[in-house]
Amino acid sequence: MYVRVLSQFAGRGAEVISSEQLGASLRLTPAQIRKDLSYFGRFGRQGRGYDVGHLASELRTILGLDRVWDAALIGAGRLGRAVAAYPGFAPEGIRIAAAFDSDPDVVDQRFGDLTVQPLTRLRTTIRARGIRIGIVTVPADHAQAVIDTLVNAGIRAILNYAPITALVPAGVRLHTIDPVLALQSMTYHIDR
Amino acid sequence: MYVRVLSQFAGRGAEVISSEQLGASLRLTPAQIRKDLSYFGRFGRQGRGYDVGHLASELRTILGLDRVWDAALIGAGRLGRAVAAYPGFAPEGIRIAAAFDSDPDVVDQRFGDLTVQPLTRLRTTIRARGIRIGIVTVPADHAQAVIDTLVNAGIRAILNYAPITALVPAGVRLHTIDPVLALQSMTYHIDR
DNA sequence: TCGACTTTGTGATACAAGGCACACACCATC
DNA sequence: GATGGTGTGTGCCTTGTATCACAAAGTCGA
Repeated sequence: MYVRVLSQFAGRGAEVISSEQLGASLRLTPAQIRKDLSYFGRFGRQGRGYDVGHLASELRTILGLDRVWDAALIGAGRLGRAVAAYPGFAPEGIRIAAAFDSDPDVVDQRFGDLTVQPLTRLRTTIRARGIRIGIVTVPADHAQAVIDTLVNAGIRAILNYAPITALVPAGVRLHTIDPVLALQSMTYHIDR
Repeated sequence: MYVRVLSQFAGRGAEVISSEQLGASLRLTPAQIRKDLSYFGRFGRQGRGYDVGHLASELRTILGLDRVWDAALIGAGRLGRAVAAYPGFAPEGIRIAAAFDSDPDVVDQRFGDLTVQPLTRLRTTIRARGIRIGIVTVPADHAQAVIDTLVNAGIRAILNYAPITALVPAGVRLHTIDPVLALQSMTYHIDR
């Protein structure tokens, strides 16, 4: 979020930004901004603020956004194709480097500039290419099994689109995208 | 999440569930489970546990999951169509009741069983139909303006797919789905 | 009917994170 | 070169939340 806001300010020609301005853009207090940044270093100049370009570049390095990350996509159905077609990944350094599906009818089909591989090839491909990110777009009833397979193959971070409370061992990161859950937890706060 | 897990257990024929079992399924401590539930009432029986069916039904009522919620979708492009085609909303009581786009070429096109309306009709339609949920699938550079329009029209909860840190006034709920941000915050924890 | 066992609901405790406030550093201007 | 103004970095305090631990309530088999 910091990097994103800094890019916006840079685009508008700003050279310096204060914790107050950053806070306003991120809905955080200035104190929170300064504390967050101070965990990683001393980037500001007192009486002036933070250099927009320098801070953005430092944060990119710290967060590992200065390289390309390969990801494996599992589930080449409707959702998988929609996710793969999303044009927002590539510019941010995320490359879908392999696609898998369990359905023999889908295997070997073209998938963007990839070919869908059978799930049996998952482990070998991931190991060989050093892939550490998995994107899960299979139906809910297969998701936990696929996630277990990914963990077993050495995947370290999983983006899960299946509407389940998936379980992963410590050391593996998991983020579940669940629009229904998001809407349902918001509706509770709307008075009926 | 609770309702989802309870449905799973009910499907397997369980009639009673303990805070320990619930905790194992949700990766929460048993104490957390009991405290969460105790905020809304006393649903358990000591020495036995919680009645699966009864608890699920109580939670559904409390959370407002026992009715259908109408939502307006703004942005009828590629992403908007993918979201609208997602088959997971309807079974959970979320109905996309109107679709809008600013592009005159897209307006009046069929959109599932809806017709795309111009953005100028947003306020009137939302007011007339009492819609309080908005789903934003427009490009990042228009998202904040669309969100402002929604808020102004009386929308109370917004599901935003645009990769921005959107700002909404207090009292309006906002949830941003941002796969890139999710992946980037996970990659930080992967040692390079 | 009894008694060992199970599991809840909740007061007390521990912990993590956010915000406040100020010393200190730096800038700009005269 | 001094001086007023601005904004950072950080110690300390407050707040919110998770966990612990146990009395009370209820279960179930003999």
